[in-house]
Parts: sequence; structure tokens; C-alpha cells
Amino acid sequence: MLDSKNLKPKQHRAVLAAASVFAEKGYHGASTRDIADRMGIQQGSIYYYFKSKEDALADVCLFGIEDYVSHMETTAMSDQPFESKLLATITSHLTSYRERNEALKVHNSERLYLPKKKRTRLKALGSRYRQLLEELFEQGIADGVVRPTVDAHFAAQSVIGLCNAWGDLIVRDPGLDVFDAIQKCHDLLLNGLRGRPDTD
Amino acid sequence: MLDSKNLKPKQHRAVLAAASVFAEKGYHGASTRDIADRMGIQQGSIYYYFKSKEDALADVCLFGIEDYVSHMETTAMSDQPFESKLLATITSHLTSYRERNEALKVHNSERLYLPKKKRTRLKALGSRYRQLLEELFEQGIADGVVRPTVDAHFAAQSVIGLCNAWGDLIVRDPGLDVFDAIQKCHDLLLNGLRGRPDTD
DNA sequence: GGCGAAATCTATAGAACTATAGAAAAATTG
DNA sequence: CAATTTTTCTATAGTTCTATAGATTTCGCC
Repeated sequence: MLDSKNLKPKQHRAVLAAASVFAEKGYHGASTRDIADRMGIQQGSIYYYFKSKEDALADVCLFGIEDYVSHMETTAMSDQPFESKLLATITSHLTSYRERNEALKVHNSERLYLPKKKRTRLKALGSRYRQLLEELFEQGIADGVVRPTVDAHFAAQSVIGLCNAWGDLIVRDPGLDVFDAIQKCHDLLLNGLRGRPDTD
Repeated sequence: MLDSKNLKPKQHRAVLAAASVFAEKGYHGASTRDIADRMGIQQGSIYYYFKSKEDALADVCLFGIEDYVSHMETTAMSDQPFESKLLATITSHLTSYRERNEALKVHNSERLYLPKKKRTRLKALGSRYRQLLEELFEQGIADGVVRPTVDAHFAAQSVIGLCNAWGDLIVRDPGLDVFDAIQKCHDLLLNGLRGRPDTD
């Protein structure tokens, strides 16, 4: 398996090209020719970088989620209050969508087309991410910031879902103000639509 | 164009079969043979029901979103407080995912593969839905239930995103308790994680 | 039971796609 | 610059897919 930390520059370019094409056309809608075209090489030549089209998808997905999870690991370990950690999580999630060249989007929308074998690593990373998020909410409850009736598992899925939804919008509309979206997501999750009557 | 109100039973079955296959394999990953197999007919015979594979996708998407929007229209016109309307919206959204045989999921994840021409109707319906949702939030603000600082457009996108995320989970896990998810989404959106100190 | 319409079948043309093999070119190294 | 390694190219085998045409069967109805 490929470790995105050890990518040679050319392999890195190949993963980015594949990510971009998969993000635009979907895994099945994209052809190996499309990826080759994006790299400026011939169709057959991409098999120098990927053992198969399926492996290309696996590499893109792994690249998309890998250091994204380790970033979450750092946030979770840090010594900040709940609100700051939540904000950091959302920020990491949404900025990833813009910066990581659509690989995270590919991970989220196309990874299920991989056979189970090739999803093992991805699944572990995804579970780890969700677990850290759940622990974050449990911390929030323990600290008295989050209502004790909040279901941590539900909350984690919701945050992931909300961030992915905004991530898709961000990828589709390059003019969208990411930091505005981050702040509003943070505010909505913390306070809801009604909000606490803090300012009363 | 096809109007889902006027579907003959057999055409209806065809749309459901196509929806199911597209939801499972994606538009490009699914073949006309897959759809035919699901209906128990030969590959070439599906062209009796659809002019082309692309038209099949268009029909599925339209079926998926059509009365779903008109349901929202009814909710919006009704004479209920903001909270009830929000709950009705979420309920309609999430139960659609389970009942409409995955056509709504196909609409959400595959419609962008249609050429612009065939998306005109879908786009109009989607915009209408978002607009009704925005007006709902503006009503909430006017009624003093929703904080005036809430951005109605942002809120609408967020509700749609959150519901779609849970919809995907619902489709993927048939054992999931839909009404539990509905209540928790409603609560999270209204009160956020911190919640109002109602019960203090 | 026979007629017209609806539904399905068979067979296939034509296009696109994946993956491989071996040659060729480019880059790197001693 | 010669040897070696890395990268790319050409050509193609083999498969799969969409869509069509025309034959065939099933169905509703008088």
C-alpha cells in the first residue's frame, strides 16, 4: 500500500490528477484516458503509476483521508476547551476540501466502489475519526458545555455529514467564502437556530 | 418529459428498478443489463421503457424529487408554528429516503451527470425547495423563534445537507431508526449542542 | 378464436474501455 | 559518454457496453 508521506513528486502528481478526474466524473464515469490526458501522457502510461484503475481510486481515497485524520488526532490531544476543538475540527474538515484537490471528496463519494479488501485501511481511518469526534462530545458533556442528553454518536455523524455537505458546495463553487461557512457551521452546531439567550 | 403522476404501473416498476440499480452502483457503474436483470427482462427490452440510459437517469431523478417538493409546498402553506414546520420538513425528507426506493438518493448524488438541458426541471424544483426553506427561516425570525443573526440561505443549505447525510445513512442501514434520527436532527438544529437552558 | 396493440426477445453493429507487452526515449549515475 | 534506470510510447487483445432493427410472444377485447 501507498503511504502519502512517501510519495515521489511524480506519483504525487498522478494522484492529484486522478483525484481531480474522479471528483469531476466519478470513478466509473472517468476513464484511464481521462487521467492520462490530465497528466499529458498517453493512456497506457498511467499503468506505470497505478497497478489498475481500482488501485488509483484506492490511492486517491487514502491520500484524501490520511493526514486529515492525523490532524484530528492532534486536535483531540490538545488542551483546549470543547468549543475550540469543535471549531478546529470544522476548520480542518472544510479547508481540506479546498486544499486537498478534491481527494477527500472522492473518498467520501466513491470509496464504496472499492472492494472490501481495499477499504480496510480507509474504514479504520474513518472509524478512528468518528471515535475521536465522539470522545470530543463526551468531553463536552463532562465539561458541562454540551447537554447531557446529546447522543455522541448521533452528533458525530451529524457533524461529519454537515461538513461533507458544505465541502461539496465548496468544491463546486470556488468563490464560496470558506471561513464564513466554518463560522456559521460552528455557530449552528453550538447554538442551534434558536440559540441560547446569552445576550438577553 | 415524464410526469410521475401519470406513470403506468409497468413504467413505474421500470423507474423503481433503475432507481435501485443507480443507487447501488451509481449511474456510470450501472449497465442497462443490470436494470433489465432487476426487472427480469432482457437487456435490449429496457429501451421499451427508456429512450436511453441517460433518460432513465432523468426519469429517476424527477421521480425522486417531484412530489417531495410538492409536499414541502404543502407544509410551507400550512398554518403551523416554525418548529412544527421544521419538524415536518425533516420528517418528509428522511422518510422519503426510505420510502421512495432510493430515487431521491439518486437525484442527490447522480443528477450532475445529466447534461444541463435535462436538468432544467430538476434545477427548478431544487431551487423552489430551497426557496421555501429560506422563507421558512425568515418566518421563524419574524416570529421571534429564530435568532435574527441566522443566515436563511446558509441555514437552508445546512438543513438540506444534514438531511441528505442522514438519508444516505438510512438507505445504507435499513435497521436504522428513522424517527429517532428525525427527532435528533430537529433537536440539534433548533437547540444546538449546548441547548437553551429551558429546563433550568 | 381472432385482431390489434403492448411487451418482450434475439442478434448484432459499432464504440469505448482496461490492461499488457515490448520498443523507444529521457534521465541519472559512475 | 556508456551503462543503467526511469519514464513514456505504440499497438493491440479481449472485454463490455449502448442502442437499434426486426421477429416473436403476450394481452385485452369484440
